[in-house]
Amino acid sequence: MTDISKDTGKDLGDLERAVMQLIWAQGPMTAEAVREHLARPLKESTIRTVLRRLEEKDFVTHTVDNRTYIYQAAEERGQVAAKAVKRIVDWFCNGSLEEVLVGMVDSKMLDQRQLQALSKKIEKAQDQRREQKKPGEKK
Amino acid sequence: MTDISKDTGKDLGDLERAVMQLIWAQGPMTAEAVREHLARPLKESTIRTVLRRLEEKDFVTHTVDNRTYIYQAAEERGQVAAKAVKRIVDWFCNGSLEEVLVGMVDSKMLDQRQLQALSKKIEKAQDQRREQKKPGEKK
DNA sequence: CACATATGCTACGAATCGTAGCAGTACAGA
DNA sequence: TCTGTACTGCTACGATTCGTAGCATATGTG
Repeated sequence: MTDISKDTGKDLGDLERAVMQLIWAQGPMTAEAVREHLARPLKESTIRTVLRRLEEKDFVTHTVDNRTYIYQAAEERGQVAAKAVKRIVDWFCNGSLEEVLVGMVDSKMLDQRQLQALSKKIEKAQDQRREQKKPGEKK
Repeated sequence: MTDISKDTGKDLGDLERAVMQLIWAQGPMTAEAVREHLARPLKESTIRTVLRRLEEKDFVTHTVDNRTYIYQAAEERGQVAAKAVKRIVDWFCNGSLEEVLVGMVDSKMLDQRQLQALSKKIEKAQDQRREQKKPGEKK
């Protein structure tokens, strides 16, 4: 069961998520660098285990630089979040993102003002993508 | 850690989610009814345990009808999904729903057409809420 | 060759979840 | 009143995930 999670990404624990945030924020980094930037004092081996698991889950990849692993995010933060959101939307609302957004308004997580700004930005993003798609006449 | 989850809702397992889908679809139901509607053949006690856990997690509530528990969803599906989505958005994107939506477009989970329809529906939902808010002159 | 550095492998305890057994309680009928 | 039947409450157990970490191993350097 839950084969869907195979496609849309697995869940992350708190530490795993914290590490991902770091990598997304700082860019490629070594295990040591991750450890130094984390709030909690953790052993190297702990960090390594987490990084290895993150790699197994395809959240990061690594390159080797002079015997040292350098980890980097496999996907951008927005993409990962998007996948996670899609999974939720699929599971709970049969893929109706609209239902979710309306739900957010209903439960006051999002107010009309924000929604309006959002839909405008969406359109703008849309336009950008359109230009990007057919750079035929512009510029 | 993860105190945020206290606010934004816990995760559900596959069975738990399946049961919630059922209840959302069918309305209030007894444990027996849930069992009959599920695909897998499960023991009554299994269903009961799941329902009890769902109640602990505040996903359902129950009323007693002539010695029989009747379970019903504590929140609408859209609301629950919205909370789950908000949690993701907060965790990964510092609350920027926009970043997530753009990510969905980028990773082609959502295309321009859908996005456009979505923003229109959002506006419509907005209007509906506005009427609902100030039912001053309408009707 | 020994040391320092960095990695690979293994483990363990807590929490969650699917799954279920079993005991207790209360109404219905003999 | 006694007993069966229908429900519920409590407890448990194995698998999986995750945080946390120890320990063995390999390799470049002096």
